[in-house]
Amino acid sequence: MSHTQMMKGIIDGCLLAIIDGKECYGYEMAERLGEYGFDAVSEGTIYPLLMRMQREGLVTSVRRASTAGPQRKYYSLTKEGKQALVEFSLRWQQLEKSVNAVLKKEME
Amino acid sequence: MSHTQMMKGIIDGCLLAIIDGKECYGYEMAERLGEYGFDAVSEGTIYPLLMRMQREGLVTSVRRASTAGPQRKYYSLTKEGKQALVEFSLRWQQLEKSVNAVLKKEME
DNA sequence: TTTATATACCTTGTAAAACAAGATAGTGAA
DNA sequence: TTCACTATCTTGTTTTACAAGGTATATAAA
Repeated sequence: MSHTQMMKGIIDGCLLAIIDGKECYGYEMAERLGEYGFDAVSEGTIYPLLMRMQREGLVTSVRRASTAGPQRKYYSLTKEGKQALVEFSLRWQQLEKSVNAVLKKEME
Repeated sequence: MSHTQMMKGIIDGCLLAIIDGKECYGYEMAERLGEYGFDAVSEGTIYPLLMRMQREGLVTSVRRASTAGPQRKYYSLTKEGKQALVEFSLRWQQLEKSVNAVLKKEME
């Protein structure tokens, strides 16, 4: 029952949500997740995930120069990505409901 | 982004909660999870999980006869199991808060 | 110049978990 | 005897998060 197991299938949906708000690059997404209260999410998690989602057609990317370091790879949602975000949100709400029902009913 | 990935690290905590309420056997736990709104959880998931938790000292088990089939293996929480349940509950609340923050902030 | 720091991306290998699919067995009813 | 329900367990597969490392750019201090 480690912390990282509970993140599986969650991080990708959260990244979609972050990208949906405004185009974003990987390094920044890691920081944003931290601000939202997640434990530091490794770049070894984020980059492969973004590449997978691009392969699946959920996001597109553009490289742009930065004033403070190497080029950034900005991601945006495709129509399929937006749809995937909606589905993630629904699945999350369902999970939330079920887990809270178990915890509430069974813990006293 | 499959459904099953999102269950990782969640099911074990829910089983602890179910066992905490009242001693219970694997086959019944699968049904109970269904009642709480989870998609059918495979027995190939539950039994190895219970064995692992017993190996880790979170639960103990007793075999008892059933009037309607083969013997049942009833599980109860140990002190460590109760502690693990509390920790799971806290981790879940933290995750819930973070994910909802991302979805709320980023989805319009 | 050299060094350090922050930025930014990517790769490899590992561990953990859920599940499909099947095996095994007891019970009771048609 | 055949079927359905109950009940446990095993094997092999797939997916995922991460640790640990590598590469490279920009800025500023030493």
